[in-house]
Amino acid sequence: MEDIDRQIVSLLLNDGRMSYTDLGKATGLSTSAVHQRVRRLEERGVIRGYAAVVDHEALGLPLTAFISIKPIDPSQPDDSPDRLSGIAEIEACHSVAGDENYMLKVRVARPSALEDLLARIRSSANVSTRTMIVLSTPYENRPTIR
Amino acid sequence: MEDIDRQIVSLLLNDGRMSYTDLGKATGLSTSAVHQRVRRLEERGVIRGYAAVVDHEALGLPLTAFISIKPIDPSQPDDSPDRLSGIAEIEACHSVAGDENYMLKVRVARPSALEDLLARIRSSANVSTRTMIVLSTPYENRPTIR
DNA sequence: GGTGAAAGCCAAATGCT
DNA sequence: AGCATTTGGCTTTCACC
Repeated sequence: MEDIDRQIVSLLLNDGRMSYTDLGKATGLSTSAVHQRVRRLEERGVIRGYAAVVDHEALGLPLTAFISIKPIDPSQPDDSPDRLSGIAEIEACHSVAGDENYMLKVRVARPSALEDLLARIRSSANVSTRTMIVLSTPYENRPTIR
Repeated sequence: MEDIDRQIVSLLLNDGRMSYTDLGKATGLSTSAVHQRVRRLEERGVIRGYAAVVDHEALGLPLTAFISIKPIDPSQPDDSPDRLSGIAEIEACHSVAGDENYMLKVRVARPSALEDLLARIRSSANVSTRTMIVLSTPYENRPTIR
């Protein structure tokens, strides 16, 4: 991928609503050239979409936690992601190498909601859980591009 | 926060570039009413901004890992987030409860870049590290709103 | 791939309810 | 708080390079 595409992606990571006009000014291209490049980046799947960045505390979900899970019966086929995908509190599910199989990131309103969530996770995926409660978040979703 | 604000936030989580006109159609409000609400949500910090959602593989950073860290000398003041904030590979830093102090999420190009990154993290923050390498990501950044 | 112009559409501000 | 209106800017397309 070209350097100018990286620049466009970087700018859109910082401001997903930046106009093509401003992207053009920042990159030294014409509005239509930038537009075309962004469209291609979207078509190729480099840019998957755009999302608002929200304050989860303000939305009533102040409690974040990481939950790593491990099947209780490792001989069974592991379809945990499918089994857990219906649980709205789970923001992310990563398959990981190591002692545990998956790392989940969840957001809930209260400790009691976390307790309830853990019970649902354990029963629907037949897994044991290990939970790390997030106390504060110095930074998150920083644009990782170089 | 009102229900209609939640609806707006939810729509913008799924498409951060949605126009005020379309937000108005979706919520049953006029364009200007939606615009006003979005502006207030931004002012109150409920909406922190907007960002492109990118495919990190396509950007040349296919390797994701979670690194939990613990100070080697717990008697020293713990300013790990500050010390690590200059490291571009670190996408997120969460202070967590439990055996370790912080949970980092990092993205790199290659295993050797992870090795290099771990060395930099250990030396700049004087911490021990525990790394969970992400094998695949069934889902990530799902809109956590209800 | 890039440019520039033309069209329609949208954002942003204002004033009214 | 919401709506209608307006102006200026932006998006989008297209013909051309």
